[in-house]
Amino acid sequence: MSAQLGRPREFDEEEVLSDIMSAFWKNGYEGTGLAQIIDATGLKKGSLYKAFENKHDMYLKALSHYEKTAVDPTVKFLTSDSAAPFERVKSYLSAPINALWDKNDSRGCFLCNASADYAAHDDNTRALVARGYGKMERALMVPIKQLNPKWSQPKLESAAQHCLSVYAGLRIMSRAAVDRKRLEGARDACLGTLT
Amino acid sequence: MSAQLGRPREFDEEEVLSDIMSAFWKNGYEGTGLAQIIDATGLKKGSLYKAFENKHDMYLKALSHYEKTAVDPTVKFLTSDSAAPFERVKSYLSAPINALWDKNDSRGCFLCNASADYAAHDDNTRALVARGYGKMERALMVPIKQLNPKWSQPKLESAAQHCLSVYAGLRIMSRAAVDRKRLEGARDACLGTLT
DNA sequence: GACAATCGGAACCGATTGGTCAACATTATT
DNA sequence: AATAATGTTGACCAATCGGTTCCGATTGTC
Repeated sequence: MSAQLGRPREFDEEEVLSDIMSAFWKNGYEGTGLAQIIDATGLKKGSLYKAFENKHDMYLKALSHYEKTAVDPTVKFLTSDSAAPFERVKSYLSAPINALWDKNDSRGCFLCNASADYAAHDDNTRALVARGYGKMERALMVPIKQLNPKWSQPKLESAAQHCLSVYAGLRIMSRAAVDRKRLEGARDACLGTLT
Repeated sequence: MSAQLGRPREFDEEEVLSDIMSAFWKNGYEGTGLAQIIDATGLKKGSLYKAFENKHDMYLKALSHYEKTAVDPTVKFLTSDSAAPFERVKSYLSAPINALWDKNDSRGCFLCNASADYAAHDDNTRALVARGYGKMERALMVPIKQLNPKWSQPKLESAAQHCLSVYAGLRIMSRAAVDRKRLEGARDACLGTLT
C-alpha cells in the first residue's frame, strides 16, 4: 500500500467522467469529437490521454459511469419500499416523460442511445448495454411481483420485459418530437397491465 | 414539359437512394462517411454532389426513402384485411425479433435509430421521424379497433401508442445483445392487452 | 454540326479527426 | 538536494472529413 508517487492529478476523476458521459450521452460516439470532450471537461488532450487509453476507452468508462450513477439508483428505487409498488413502476415509466417536459432534458437513456449508436458495432459496448437492461428487468420484477403475488415466474418475467420495452420506446421517442400526451398514453396503457 | 437536356444519368436514383439509406441506417449520420456512401453506391463524389446538395440532404432523402419503402408498406399491411386483426399486430411486433434472428438483420428501425442519432439535433429530421411514428400509430388503431369495437377513442389511441412504444423498444434493444426470449416476452405481454 | 446542358471522374481544398510526444511542473522518497 | 515517478501542456502528426472545381464525355435542340 504505497503512498502516491509523482505529481497528483489536478482534476476529480469522477467529475471528469461525468462530463465525458454527458457529452457522449447527448451526441453519441461518432458525434462527439475530442474537441467537445476537451470543452466539457476543461482538460487538455494530453491529460485526457494520460487518464484514458483512447476515445473508445472513454466511451466505455462513460457508459459504466452511467450504469453506476443512473441505472443502479433506479434499480435501488424500484426494489426499495420507499413507495407503493405501483407508484414505483409508474415513476419509472414517467421518468422519460418528465425528463423531457419538466427538465427539458432530451438526452434520453444512455443505454438506449448506445444501443442504436455504438453497441451494434462494438462487443464491449453491447455487453455493458445488455447488462444494464438486465439489471432494470430484474429490478422491475420486484414491484410487479408485489402487485401480483400469484403470477407465475414466466409471467413476471414477461411483464418486466414488457415494461422495459415500453421504457426504451419512450426514451427513444422522446429524443424526437413526440407530444407529451402520446407518451403518457403509452405509459398508462402499459401500467394498466400490472393490476 | 421539355424533354431531358444534357447527358442522362447512368444510375438508377431509387437504387442509389436505397444504398445510401442502408449505409445511414446501419451506421447513423456521423458514423457514415462519404467514403462509405461512395462504396455503397459505386458513385464517385462528384456525381453524388450533383445529385444531392450535401450529406445532410442525402440523410433526409434516405429517411424519406425509408418512410416510402418501409413505413408505408407496414401501414398498408396493418390497415389491410390480408390477415386477422390480431395477427397483423402480432406480425408487426414480431418483425423486430424476426429481423434480428431469422434474417440476421441488426439494423433495427431507421426511424428509431434516427431518433437517438440525428433527430435530436436537426429539426427536419425530427419532423420526418415524428411523421413516421404518427403514421404507424394511426395504422395500429385500425386492427386494434377491429379487435375491440367498443373501446373509446382515447383508449384506442392509448393502445396504439402503447404498441408503438413496445415496437420502438424492441427495435432499439435488438440493436444490442438481447436474447430472443426476452424480446418475445415483451411482445406477448403487449399483445395480451389487446383482447 | 454548333450549341447548351448535364453527366462522370479525378484532382484538389481547408478544416478537423483521433492520437503522439517531448519539455516542463509537481510530488514523495531517500 | 538528488532522484524517481507522475501530471500538465502545447506543438505536432498523418489521415480523414465534407465539399469544390475543373475537364472531358455524352446527350438533345436548333
